[in-house]
Amino acid sequence: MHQPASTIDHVFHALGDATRRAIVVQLGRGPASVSELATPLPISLAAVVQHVQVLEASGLVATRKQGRVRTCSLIPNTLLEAERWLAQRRALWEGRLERLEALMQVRTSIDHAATTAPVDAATEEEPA
Amino acid sequence: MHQPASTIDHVFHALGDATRRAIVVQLGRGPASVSELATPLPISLAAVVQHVQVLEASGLVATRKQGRVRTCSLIPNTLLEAERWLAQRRALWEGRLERLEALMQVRTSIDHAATTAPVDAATEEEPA
DNA sequence: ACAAAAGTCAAGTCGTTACTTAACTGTTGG
DNA sequence: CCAACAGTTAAGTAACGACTTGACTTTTGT
Repeated sequence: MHQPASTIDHVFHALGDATRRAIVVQLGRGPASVSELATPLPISLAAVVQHVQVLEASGLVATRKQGRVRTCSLIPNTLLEAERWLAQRRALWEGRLERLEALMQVRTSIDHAATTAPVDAATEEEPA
Repeated sequence: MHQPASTIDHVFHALGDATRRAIVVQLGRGPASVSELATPLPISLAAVVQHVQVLEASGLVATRKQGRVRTCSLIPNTLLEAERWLAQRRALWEGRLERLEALMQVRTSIDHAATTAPVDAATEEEPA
């Protein structure tokens, strides 16, 4: 699994780098030129340009060039997509938990009633 | 910026790999052993073990070993932390947008009233 | 017109990381 | 007891990714 695939792949790969996240943080405060982004960073301008390219390819930032200055800004919707990806995994897992806890409730309240009874909901092998 | 720093750094770095995300997806459906995680993947068991170690170090998954089988499960709270990081960037940005739009409203409704008036809110240099 | 500013592009270096194979440790069913 | 199972560890390889330097282009202020 060494090749990039979906958009979400690009997004998370882009966010996987600390410098790029620093750039995202900065852009959260508002649009900025490449040089402005570079100023607080301990790397060369050229390196920042490369990071911006990665961020742009991932759909996390948009850039527009006017004259000699390229202005970068966040695309919040892509942030949202990443959020949703995470939220979905979490929701699935927490859904499972809830079902398990519900099952525990039933088990402990009925308890001795039916030890061999088919309490088979939500353990393994979901239908789809 | 080549060294890992905060927890969030570990988390996003872990999520930056497609194979690891596939594992997270799988674990979203419920706990699984290392072998179970490995089955659908086109890589060796040893490689999967390494990925699991990265995920565990990042705080995204917890593992427990019973007998010879190590069972892995998601830690939803870490997912939530990552979600919040993204949500915060987005909120900041969208807050800016709202303020800008509000400003536009004012500008276009008042319009010619005071071209030289100090409408200086939310443009540059936030206090803290 | 010219120099500085703001990027861009192309190589090339170097550390990191994903992966493999192979040898090894514990565990479990028969 | 022993064979298969589940995983672990170590060492090595190959590719990737972050970064640098240097040469070049375009724009802008004076």
